Amino acid sequence: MINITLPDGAVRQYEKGVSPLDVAKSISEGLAKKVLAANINGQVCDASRPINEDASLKLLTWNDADGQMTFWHSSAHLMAEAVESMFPGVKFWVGPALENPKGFYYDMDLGDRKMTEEDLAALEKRMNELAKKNSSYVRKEMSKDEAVKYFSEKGDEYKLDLLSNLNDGEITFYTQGNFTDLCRGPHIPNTSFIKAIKLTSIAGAYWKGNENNKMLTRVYGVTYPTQKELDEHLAMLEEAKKRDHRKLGKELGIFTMDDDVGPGLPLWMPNGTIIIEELEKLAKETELAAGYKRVVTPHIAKESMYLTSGHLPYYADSMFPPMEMDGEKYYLKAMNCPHHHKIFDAEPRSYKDLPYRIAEYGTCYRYEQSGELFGLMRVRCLHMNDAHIYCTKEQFAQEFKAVNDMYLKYFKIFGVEKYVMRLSLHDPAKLGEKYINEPELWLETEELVRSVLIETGVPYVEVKGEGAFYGPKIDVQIWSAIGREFTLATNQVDFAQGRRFKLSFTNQHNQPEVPLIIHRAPLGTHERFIGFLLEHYAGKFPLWLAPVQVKVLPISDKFIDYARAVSDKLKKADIRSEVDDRNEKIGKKIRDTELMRVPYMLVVGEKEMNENKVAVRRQGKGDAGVKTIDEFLTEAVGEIKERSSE
RNA sequence: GCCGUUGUAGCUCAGUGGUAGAGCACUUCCUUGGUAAGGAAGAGGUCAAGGGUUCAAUUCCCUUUAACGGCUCCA
Repeated sequence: MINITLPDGAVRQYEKGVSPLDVAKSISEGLAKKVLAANINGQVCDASRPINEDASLKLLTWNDADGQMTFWHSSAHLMAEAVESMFPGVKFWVGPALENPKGFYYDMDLGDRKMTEEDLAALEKRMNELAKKNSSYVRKEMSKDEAVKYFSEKGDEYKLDLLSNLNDGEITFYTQGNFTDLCRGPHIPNTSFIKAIKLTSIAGAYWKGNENNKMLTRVYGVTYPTQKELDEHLAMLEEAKKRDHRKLGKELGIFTMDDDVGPGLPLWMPNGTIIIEELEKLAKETELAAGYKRVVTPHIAKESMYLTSGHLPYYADSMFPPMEMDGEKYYLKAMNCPHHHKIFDAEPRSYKDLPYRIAEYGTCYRYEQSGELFGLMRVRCLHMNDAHIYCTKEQFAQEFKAVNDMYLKYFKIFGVEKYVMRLSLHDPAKLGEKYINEPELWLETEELVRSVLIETGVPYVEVKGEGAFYGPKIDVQIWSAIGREFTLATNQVDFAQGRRFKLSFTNQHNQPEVPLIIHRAPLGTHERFIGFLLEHYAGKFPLWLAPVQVKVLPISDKFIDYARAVSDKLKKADIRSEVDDRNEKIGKKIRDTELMRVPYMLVVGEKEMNENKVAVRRQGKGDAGVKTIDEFLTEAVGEIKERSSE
């Protein structure tokens, strides 16, 4: 007999070789019907896997993330079976489950054949038929020789490639119905669990994610144990589309794109410009308080500067091509750093001048590949909340920490709760290629940054091969309300450019010394940050950011003059106010103003005019009662000043 | 850049081998209405651009371009 410990701490005794499914049955038949997989001693396995010694066991159902992942991975195999029946001879690469977006995909090589969107419907139908066959997922171990022989005969170079990284004892096959695949598992007991299927899209994907490799066909899908859950999932995706910053940006008059201007070059409309200006105001206040000085630099510079900085060899492809003038090549700047370094270098510096912090909302141009452009999130003209801090090694930790604190302050203002700081390190294998060839300096600065992160106690992860070419960086990963993850901001250490630009300050011993440089951009770029805010707030900007803060809605023409008087009074207090003087009924005016996400509506008619009052309505919350103009004004001014998020 | 899809009025979208339609928005008129759509009339389109097939192309074919879903890349 062996002891099985369940998550609640209960210990039950079973015969050796008992499976998690047996354990479930011994608890209740109902539970057994829901078990998708099991977690044995921390390892996710098939529910049919025999347990031969004392173990802790958690039965995994649809309510467990691991249960869902197993379900989706098994769905990928089901899809592969359907694909193989419709495209005989297809070769498969890998088919993992996905957490975000939910579901799974399978990469495959269809040879000369092509799969189209129409095939997806047929595939879904086939999958449904196959699922109903109630085929078990059967695990089989195989020796490496045997497996290599099997796939050599099949001529499957993809599976042979996978096998080359595996050893005897690690090789298992899974079969369900007519489909067999090399797979680590685990899988759900059988296909009948899969009741609702949606193949969402078809796309190309480079083999092993390398653009020099062949492009495989990738099919994405998602499955659920019930149709209801699938429908809910699809409805949620529809909801997410409504929050898409591209849709909201158009509806709210934030930005526009134009074919004649060019791809990736957003035009900021008046409403978007107000948000830009409010953000800059916030940045300027914050940076002034933190001891930064502001500078302004040109949008172009000569080639020689980018040779000095070392950017050209690394960046040339993502810079707009140079323009020639008087025998000189000029580039549009893709980053502000070199210009700022020149400002540092313009005057002799003493250690007494450090840290020297200069900031600018710098306009940069990057020739992003056409396929990478994405709304405001990836553009070719961007306005960066940039600053550079020149400091001594001794000052570094404190400066770096101060920058981190600034991030946290901003997150609080904007209500960003989900974020991770990603410590991006160099990849020793790519020194001299993607990274400046200074192995010791890399390790030294990486350790400096790591220790600051540990000291501040912010959540962070380390990732190799994501550093800037001149030093390690912290990328701030955030998630928009619709689950889109992206790098919002970056905070980088630079040990290379100081020397390249021959920057120096005179230290206490009257010796020249090269400063360390911190690059930072807590608010990222206007483009990406406003794109994020649109989705984050679903267009319902807090009062201080709202393009139109107050709309005064006269009940009829007779009250337009009063409405204008109210609006003028608000404007004098720097409140962005407008009057809806259209010949429309109040219901229509309210509806339109609600849809434009104007935070406050002031309804004025006979009663209000006679009493010098306004009937306040808060966007999304309805009637907020009648107030005197001054009462409302005081409250609104306070809310704006606080940058309150409500 | 690569794979795939799409491009019709300001917006959302129908439609057709014989030079186009709806709803909303817009303009004018009627209406002066109290918390999410009052009524009528009108105006608005080189059907993304270029080329080809055809008596005839917005429709079929090719190229280009842009957007979208991914891959790669990135703030």
